[in-house]
Amino acid sequence: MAGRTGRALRRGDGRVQRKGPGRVTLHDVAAEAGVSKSTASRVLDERMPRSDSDTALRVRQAAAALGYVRDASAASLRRGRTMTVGVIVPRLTDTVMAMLYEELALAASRAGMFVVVATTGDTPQADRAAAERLLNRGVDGLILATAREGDEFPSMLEDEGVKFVLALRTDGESPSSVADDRLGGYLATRHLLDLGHRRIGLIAGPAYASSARGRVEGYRQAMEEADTPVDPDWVVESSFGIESGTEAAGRLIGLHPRPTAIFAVNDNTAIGALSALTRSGLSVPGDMSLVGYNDIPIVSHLPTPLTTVHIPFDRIADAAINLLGDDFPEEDDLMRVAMPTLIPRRSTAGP
Amino acid sequence: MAGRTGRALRRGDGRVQRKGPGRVTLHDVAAEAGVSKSTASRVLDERMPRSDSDTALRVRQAAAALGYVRDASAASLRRGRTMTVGVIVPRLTDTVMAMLYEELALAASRAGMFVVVATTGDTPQADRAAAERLLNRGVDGLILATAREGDEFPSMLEDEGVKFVLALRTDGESPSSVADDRLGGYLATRHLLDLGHRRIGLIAGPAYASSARGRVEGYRQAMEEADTPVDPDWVVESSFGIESGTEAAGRLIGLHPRPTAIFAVNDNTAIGALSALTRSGLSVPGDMSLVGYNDIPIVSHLPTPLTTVHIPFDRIADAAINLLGDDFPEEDDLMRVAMPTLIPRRSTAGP
DNA sequence: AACGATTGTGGGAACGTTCCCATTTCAGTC
DNA sequence: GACTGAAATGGGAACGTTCCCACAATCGTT
Repeated sequence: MAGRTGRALRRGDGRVQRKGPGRVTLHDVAAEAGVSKSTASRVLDERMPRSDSDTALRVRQAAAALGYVRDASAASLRRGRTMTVGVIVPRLTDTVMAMLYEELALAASRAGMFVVVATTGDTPQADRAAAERLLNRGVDGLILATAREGDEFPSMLEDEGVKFVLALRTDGESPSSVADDRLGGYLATRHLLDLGHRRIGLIAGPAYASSARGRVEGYRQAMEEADTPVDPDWVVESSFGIESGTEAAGRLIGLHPRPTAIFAVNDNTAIGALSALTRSGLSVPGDMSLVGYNDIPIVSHLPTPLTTVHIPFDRIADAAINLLGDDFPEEDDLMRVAMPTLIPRRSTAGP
Repeated sequence: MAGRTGRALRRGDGRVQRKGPGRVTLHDVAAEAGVSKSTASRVLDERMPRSDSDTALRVRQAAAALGYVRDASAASLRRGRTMTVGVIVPRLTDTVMAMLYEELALAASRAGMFVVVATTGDTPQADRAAAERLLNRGVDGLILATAREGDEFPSMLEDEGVKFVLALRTDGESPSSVADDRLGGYLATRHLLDLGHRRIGLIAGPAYASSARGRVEGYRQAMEEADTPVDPDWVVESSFGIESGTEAAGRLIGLHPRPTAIFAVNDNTAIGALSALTRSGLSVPGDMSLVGYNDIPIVSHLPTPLTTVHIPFDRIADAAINLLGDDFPEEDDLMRVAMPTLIPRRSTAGP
């Protein structure tokens, strides 16, 4: 049997064609190992417990010798699943989303899966089109970081029988992997309160995102605990973008009396706020303390490193992938919540 | 024939199964339209010129009515190509790479393709593993933004018969889509010279990247044209990271006489430099002018908006996709070069 | 009217895998 | 050594497409 050293067309340098007629197929491996393709297929099936029988060894060795790699399309066609997960995020140029995506890629890889991403530009209905593209491409499930309050898209997916998990933002019903935004908001606000601040402005983010709403709740809770009534003017709605932070901070700066600290819904708006403050001639933390959220890499390298709330994106990613893989989740266990941590830096001090 | 309205198991609400036994297949469409599956396949083949014949119309209508979507795995298996392109970037949390990727996704979509991304963390040999993963996944070609001077990986790919294009960075030999870094470096430096600066520091980036080297050349060319000898101390090597910019700027600040302006190889290092400057109590542009490179969104929103060089990532992405799709490129036309533009903002002024 | 050239059609064999099912092999027991 | 049940094996039919080929229909030309 050893005489028939693979009919695969090996190139002069010993390398093997990846595509086309010379491709090494399971059939070649089986022939080389002297077994049927059924057996070869079974041995090479990564989902089975790994056997160390004589045949298994021979097959694996033959596969390695010939440089066999399974044809993903053929396997997917037969299996009915692609082992691929689609990820939908507003935009990758938002570092938070890039971080989430990189961790999702890692987590998926650990679970023997693969992720592909599509962006929506945060346009309200664009997630439909993105999901469509991904689904047509054959993904087994979806991870959405684009959930909006009151949006019926998740239930539409549910109806269509599409497996999906919400990440970072939740609708309170669908399977979700999020961070404890309420706690994060609480920690940030509590930190400012502990430093002695009482007039604390809030750049609140958009109401459509549960993440933003949670942080606002945490803020209110901390303020209430400290018996500090919240002046409605202190809470300014915004988007997640830098400019929006600048604008919101401008609003807060104009108040009389002016707040002595600002908690921004994310690092982007905090950076925007920083611009507004600097342009108004206010120093951080001298004239105004500032807390961000997410701990994106840049904020620790700013002239004044930013106090912020760190989010364990790796945990969130792991949980999201697991939730997606879980075929029969417990009805009461489809919400995974990761814990945020406050990272004090130079942008906060006493008033 | 019209009586046989699809054996596809339609759900009560009129929706159609995406997977499993109830799936609408080409066979169903053919039956519904009263033609053979060969004909249906031809009509629905997006690569053919679109016909408006009677049958074509009937087939398309049947497909729409049944909610048919082609099974990507089956098509890929038979066609031998997946219409998918793999993109390899150092990291997506680098906004430059995120921008490139988003534009690549757009350009690919325009060409009827799909992109998937893998990251290397800029680890020297990690691109091998990333390429392997992508290739095993069945991508038709690769776009690499990780090229390193003197690396033999491109020629290895060439040997293996893998189609690929380098983006942003080139090795001078392989098909590449880049921006004119020399020109960009020239424009930035010339801008500073025109403002009256003579002692111009350079945060040079890593020598392994052609992009960085090109910008350095542009710098030297501009300086030479202005009859301004370059003090070797003015040129500080760095990485592309923020911290590295801080460190390099620290070096430049310590010089006697101190440069009056700094040109940083990218916006990240410019932001790092900004930190160093601010911490040293130097104002921008009062005490020191600063120019970045790439025009990532954040730099226009900094307290002092950064003068930078804008790169048309959309053009670069288009060219990369086209280059990859071009099966028989002219030997002398495998290098596409996009033009950068200087964007003057507040971070530069006379010395 | 006859001819070749062009266009459109359907049958059926691939593509490379997985998985059902029938068969063989093997270890263990009486 | 015959008998059982479990475990391992191979044959072959899928999976849903595309594409080759043979044939039919249509066209324009002489």
